[in-house]
Amino acid sequence: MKAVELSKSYNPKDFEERIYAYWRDNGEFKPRGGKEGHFSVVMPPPNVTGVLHMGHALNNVLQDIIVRYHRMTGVPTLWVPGTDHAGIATQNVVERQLKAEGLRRQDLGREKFLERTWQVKDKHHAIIKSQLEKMGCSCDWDHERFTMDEGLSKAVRECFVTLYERGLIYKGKYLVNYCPKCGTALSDDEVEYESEPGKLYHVRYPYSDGSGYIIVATTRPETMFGDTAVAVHPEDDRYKGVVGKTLDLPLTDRKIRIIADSFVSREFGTGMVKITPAHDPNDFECGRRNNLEVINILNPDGTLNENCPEKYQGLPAVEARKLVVADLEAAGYIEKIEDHAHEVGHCYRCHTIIEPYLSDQWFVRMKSLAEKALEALEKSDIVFYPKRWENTYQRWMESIRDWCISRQLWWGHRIPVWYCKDCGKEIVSREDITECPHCHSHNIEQDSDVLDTWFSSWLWPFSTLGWPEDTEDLKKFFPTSALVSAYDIIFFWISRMIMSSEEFLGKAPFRDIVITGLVRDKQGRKMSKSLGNGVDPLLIIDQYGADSLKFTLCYMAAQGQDVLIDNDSFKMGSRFANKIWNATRFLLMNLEGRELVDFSISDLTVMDKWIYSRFNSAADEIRKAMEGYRFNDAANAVYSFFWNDLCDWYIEDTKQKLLSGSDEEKNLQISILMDLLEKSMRLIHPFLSFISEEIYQKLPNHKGDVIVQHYPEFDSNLVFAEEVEKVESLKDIVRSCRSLRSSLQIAPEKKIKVMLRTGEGFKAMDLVKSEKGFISTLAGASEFIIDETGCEDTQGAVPASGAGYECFLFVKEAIDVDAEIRKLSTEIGKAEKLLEGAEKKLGNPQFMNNAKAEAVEKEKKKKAEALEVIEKSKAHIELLKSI
RNA sequence: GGAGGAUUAGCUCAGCGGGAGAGCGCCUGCCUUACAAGCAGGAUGUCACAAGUUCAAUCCUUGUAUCCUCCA
Repeated sequence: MKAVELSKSYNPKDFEERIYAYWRDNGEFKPRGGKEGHFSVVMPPPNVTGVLHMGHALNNVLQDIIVRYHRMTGVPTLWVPGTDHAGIATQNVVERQLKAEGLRRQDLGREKFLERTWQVKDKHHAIIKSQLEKMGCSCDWDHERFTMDEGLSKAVRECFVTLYERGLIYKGKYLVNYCPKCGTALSDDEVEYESEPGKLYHVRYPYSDGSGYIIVATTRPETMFGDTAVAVHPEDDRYKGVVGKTLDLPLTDRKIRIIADSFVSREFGTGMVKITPAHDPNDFECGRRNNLEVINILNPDGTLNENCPEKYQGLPAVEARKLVVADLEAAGYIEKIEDHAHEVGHCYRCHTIIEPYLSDQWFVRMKSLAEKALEALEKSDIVFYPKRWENTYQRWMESIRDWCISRQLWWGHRIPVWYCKDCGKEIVSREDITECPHCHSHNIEQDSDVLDTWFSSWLWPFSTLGWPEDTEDLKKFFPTSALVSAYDIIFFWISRMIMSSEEFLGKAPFRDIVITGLVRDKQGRKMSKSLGNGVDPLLIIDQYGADSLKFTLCYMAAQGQDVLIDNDSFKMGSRFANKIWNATRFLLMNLEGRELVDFSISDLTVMDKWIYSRFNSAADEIRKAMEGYRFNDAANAVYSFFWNDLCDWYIEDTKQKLLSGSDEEKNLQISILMDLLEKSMRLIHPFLSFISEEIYQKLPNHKGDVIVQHYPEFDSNLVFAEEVEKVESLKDIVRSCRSLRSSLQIAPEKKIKVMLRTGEGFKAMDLVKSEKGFISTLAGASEFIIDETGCEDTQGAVPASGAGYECFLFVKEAIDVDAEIRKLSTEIGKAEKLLEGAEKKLGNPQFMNNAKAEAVEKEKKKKAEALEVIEKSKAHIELLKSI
C-alpha cells in the first residue's frame, strides 16, 4: 500500500468549502436514516436584517453538533433552516435608507415601500445563508422557510382567524407601549427599562373650596393635563377625611376628585398620587376600577394634543415638561423638586423613550393559552436544560398579560380584517375579500396594521413543516426534538411557541429546550457595534477555520452560562484541529509498504486494550454529555481522548514498532491504528465536522462519508479495566523518571541507567517488561533494569517513588543533593498531611459507622499509600546523603 | 421592590459531599525523523465572607458582601 500524503500543515481553506458543497450535493443533510423514530430541530430564524453575529454562531454551531450526532445514530434527522422578516427591525433598515435619500416611507407608498423591503430581505437572506454554509450547518436547505413566504402566511391567517373564532382575539382600547419614532405599539416585552436620572416634582393641587392644598409627587408633570383624580391609600391615616374632596387642577379649569385605592404606595412621595389613566399602566387599571374618565393628551407622534391647554399643544413631551414646570413654578404650584432616578422604558429597536399610549389595538387573550402551556411543563412534555429556567417560564406564564399583536407598520403580515364602509361590519377572513359578505358592498377596506413579528414565529415549529396542511413532514417530524435558543427570547418566542402549539396541535412543539448563554466579550459586556467589541464569526472562520470556531464555542458552552470570548480564544480549537491533522498525517505516512490486516481482540496488547478502553469511555462520556446537552463536557472528552490518550501515549508507543518491527508487526500495528483513526473521526465528526470528513475520506478503511457513519457507542467488549490500571502505572513510572531527570537537569540526549524496583502489589510487571523499550525511550534510559527482589545495589543512585515501585537513576554527574532532599522533604510533608487526615477519619468511630464502605476503603488505601511514600522518601533521603 | 445567576490558579472558566482541575498565560529544558499551532518538566489557589447541617463541606442550608441579568 502507498502512503497517503497530507499537506504539511492544517489549512481549513483547502477543503471546508469543497466539503460543504459535497455534502449538500450528495443530499447528506436530508433526513435518510433507517432507524425508527425521528430527530428534528427547527433553527431559530435569524432576522433578515444585518448579518449573523457570534451569538448566532453559538446557537447554530450547537444545533449542528446535536443534529450531526443524532444523524449518526441512524434516525431520520431533519434540521429546518429559515429566516424571520423581523417587522420593525427590517422596516427601520429601509426607512434609514430612505432618510439618507431625503424620503419617508409615505413618499413611496405602501406598495413601493414593500418592494424595496423585499430587496433588502433578499440581500440579507443571501448573506445569512452563505454564513450558515460557511459555518458548516448541516441543515436541509430544501426545507428552508421564511416567515413571510406563502405557506407561512397561510399559517398566520389560519391562526388569526381560528383564534378570532374561538374568541381569543379582540380589538380594544388599551394603554399600549408606543414608540413615537417607530410609530407603532410594542408588546410589554419589547420595552427595555433603564434607570435614568430624573426629577421628582412635588406639585401643589389646591382644594376647590379654598381650604389649602395637597401635594402630589410626579416624575412626569406634563401628564397632569390627563389627570382625572388624585388617589391615596384607603388606610393612610394622614389622609382620612379628604377622600371625596375636589381639587382644582392647576393650569387648567378642570376639577378632579380625591379617591382611595390600595395600589397607592404610602411611602412614595407624599402618599398622594395623581391619576392619569391614559398615560400610565397602573393609573389605567386604577381608572378602570374607579370608573374614571380617560383623557388622552398625546398625538401619535408624541406631541401634546388638543386635550391640553392651547399653549402646550404640538410640543413634544419633554419640551412640554419644561414649560409646564416653569408655569407651575411661576404660579407658585411647585413645592419642591428633587433628584430621582427612575426606570424609563425604551424601544428595543430604536431606543426612543416609550410613551404609554391609548389606542385601538388587536389583542390575544392569553390566559387559556398559558394554562395549557403550564400543563405541558407540569406533565414534563417539555424539559428545560438547564432546569432552572423552568421557574422563569412558570412565573411568566402565571402572570401572563394579553398580547398586543397589532403593529402600525407596513412590513409584515397584514391583519386579515376588513371593514365595510357601508354596513359598518367587521369581517375576518382566511381569504382576501373584495366584497362585504353581509351587504355585498365593494366599499370595504382592510385593516392597515400588520401583525407583530412574533405572531408568525410563534408558529415556526409546525408552520415550517406545512401546517395548516396535514403534510407528511408534519406527521413525520412533529413534534420536534430539541430547540436551541439563548435565554433572552424565552418570553418573546419559546413560551409563545409552546402556547400556539398546544392550542393548535394539542401538544408541545418540542421536547428539549436547550437554553444557551449569551456571547460576551472578555469583560462580560454584550457585544455591540458601538462598543466595537464584537467578534465576527466570519473573520474567525477566515482566520482559523469553521471547525475551530465550532469546537471552541462548544468547549466553552457550559450549561447555559454566558460565553466570554475574544479573538484569541479560538486558537484553542485551531490548535486541536492542527493536532488532529498532524497525527493523521503521521499515521498515513506509515501506510507506505504496509498491508491492512484483520485482527481480533486476542491480537491486542495491553497498550492496545488500554487505548480501546479509553476510546470506549470517551464514547460513553460523550453520549451522556450529549443526552444532557452538556456540550463542554462532550468537547472535553473528545479533546482529552484524542490528544492526551491517543497522541501523547498510544501513538508515541507505536512509533518504535512502526520503525523497527517485523513486517507482520508493522502490518498489525498500522491496521489497529487505522481502525482507531477511523473510529476517532466518527467520534470527532459532530464537533469538528470538516476536518473529520476530509480525513475520513482519505483513510484506506473508510466506508463512505463520515457524516452518515454510525456514531461510536459504548461497547462492553472493549472494557479492559486491568489493562487500564497497568498502563496508568506505566505512565506513572515514566513521569517519575522524567520529573527526576528534569529536576536533575539532565540533558535529553544524555542517556542514563535506570532501575525499577517493584514491591508487592505491583500489577503491571508484564506490561513493564513488554514495554521496556518504550519506557527506556521516554525515560531516556541507556539501560533499564527491573529489580523484583529488591536486592540490587542502589548506591549512588537518585531515587523516586510511586505506588508499588521505586525508580533509581544512576547519575554520574554532580547533582544538587540538597535540592533533591528538599524535594523529598516536601513530599514527606504532603504525605504526612494526608496520613494525618486519613488516620483521623479511620480513628473516628462515627466515620467508621456512617461513611460508605467505599469511603472507608479509600481512606485505608490513602493511609497505606502515604505510609509507603513516607517510608520510601526517608530511605531515599538517606541514600542521597550517602552520595 | 421581586426573581435568577456569578464569586475556584495571573486571565477565561469547568467541577460539586470524601486526597483542588482544564485551556490560555508564566518559568525551565528540548527544532526527539506528525505537529515549535509541538514535546517534556515546573510554579501558582485560606475554592468571596460568616454561621449551620454532616463522621466529613469548594460542593448542601441560611445569612452577608460584591458583580451581572431578567421582571415590576
